[in-house]
Amino acid sequence: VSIRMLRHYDEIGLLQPSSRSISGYREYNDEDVSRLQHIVSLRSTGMGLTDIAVHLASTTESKLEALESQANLLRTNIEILQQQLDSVDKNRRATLMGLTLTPEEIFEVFGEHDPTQHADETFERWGDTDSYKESQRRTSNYSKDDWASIQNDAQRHLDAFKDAMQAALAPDSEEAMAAAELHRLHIDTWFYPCSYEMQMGLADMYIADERFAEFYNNINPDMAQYVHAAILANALTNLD
Amino acid sequence: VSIRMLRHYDEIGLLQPSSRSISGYREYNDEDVSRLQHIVSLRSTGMGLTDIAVHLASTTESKLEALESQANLLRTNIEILQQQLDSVDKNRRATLMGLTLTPEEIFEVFGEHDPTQHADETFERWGDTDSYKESQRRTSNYSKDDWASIQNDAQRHLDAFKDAMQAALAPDSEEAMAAAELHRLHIDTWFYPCSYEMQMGLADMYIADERFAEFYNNINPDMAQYVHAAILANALTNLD
DNA sequence: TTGCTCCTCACGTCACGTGAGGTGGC
DNA sequence: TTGCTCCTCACGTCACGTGAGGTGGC
Repeated sequence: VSIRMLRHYDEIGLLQPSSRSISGYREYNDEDVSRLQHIVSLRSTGMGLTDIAVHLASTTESKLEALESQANLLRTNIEILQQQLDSVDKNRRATLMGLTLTPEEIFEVFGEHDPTQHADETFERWGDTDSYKESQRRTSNYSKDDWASIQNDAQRHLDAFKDAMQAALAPDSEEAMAAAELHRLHIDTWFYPCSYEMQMGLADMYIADERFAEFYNNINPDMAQYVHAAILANALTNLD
Repeated sequence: VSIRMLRHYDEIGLLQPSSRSISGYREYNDEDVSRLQHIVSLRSTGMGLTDIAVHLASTTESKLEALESQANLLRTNIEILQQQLDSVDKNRRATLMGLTLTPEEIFEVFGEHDPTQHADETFERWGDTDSYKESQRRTSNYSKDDWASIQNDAQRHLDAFKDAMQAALAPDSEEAMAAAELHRLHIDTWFYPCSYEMQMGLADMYIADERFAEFYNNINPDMAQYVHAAILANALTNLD
């Protein structure tokens, strides 16, 4: 709020100070100041000065109503900025993951299950590892169709685990171990080289990290534990 | 983002489309668009176009860094708007309560214990009552000094209750009942006519509403119950 | 008395807005 | 062929910025 703005608003009659000192200085009282605040907040939305004048003249608001509409204006602006921030943040996390899809495409492919959600944390924990870098290198070239294939492929080992569980087969049954092998090949094919040792590390994380555990347990009760056991059984058999 | 803006940015060399169609149409690719987004978000902070050009030229940011600084910019703007909203909201609640103090003066007098905090709820619950209207009528004329006196006066009955409790006196002791009478006169003097019936209603609220209970219990353990009992004892004695 | 802050013109500037007249793909 | 959307000048406008020259309280 430069002094030139005040003079300009005075000139065009938008905000004329309620009084002048003997020496001609502009004197603004509380009412003037609150009108100015209203003007400034309307200006920040991009409204022109003439429109503001019309608005302030037409709407015979009480002080309380004026404050309420000001608050609503600010809330709307905050919401708009928040949406912009969400979009930029999603874009940022996608970039961090080496994804070349736009936020819209990500939504199109993954729906609500946004894979960029924990990208910051993933980068913090694994950013320095070769697996992470290799994964980023590969995924940066994947198209929308590739990601759809990946999701289809993932569904195969998830279904296999689920079928084995529902058939009441042990985690070290042939079927469960086959599902574990599908899981390993899925990672190995699409993201980074996945040895049996590496896969056992993942299995540990699936039960240690609540979010992974929840993901599996939402498919089938106790599935996280089952997947963990099946992966270990399969890995130990193959490491012999 | 009007078409004229794009032409203007092209003219001054801030954002020149990476290619033109045969017929001379401006064609913007993804990179151009993200540069435009960056420009728009910098513009919304009030930065001039030449400054933006300098910024974009000097800072040899990667795509990720650009997105990060954009996100930070948005976060800062949201915070500024949030502070403005807080200020307007406080002002609004103060107006609702009939307070003529500015947010700064409110802070000066009451410190962290902001009396406007639950003004919306209070208005919802009591806005139609005569007591509320009378209280609003009176408080709208109170100055900073008046409010300081009110706080001093409140301290008197709070101390009286606390002293009675710490002397292990019963809620129906002469001292506790005197404190209850001070409480009643405090309300009656500063806010609205407070009969014994009215005061018993308040006493009920002090134990029913957790925030009031907590307020008293933070002064002395179980003080809410004690104040409740003392007010009832005093009221029933005086109503005979 | 000496800065310092306000004042009033008044021209300059920045970021576009707005026609005026013309051209190319559906 | 008929709109429709782009194009290029180019002048207009809006919201101030920026001196130029002057005045009044500490």
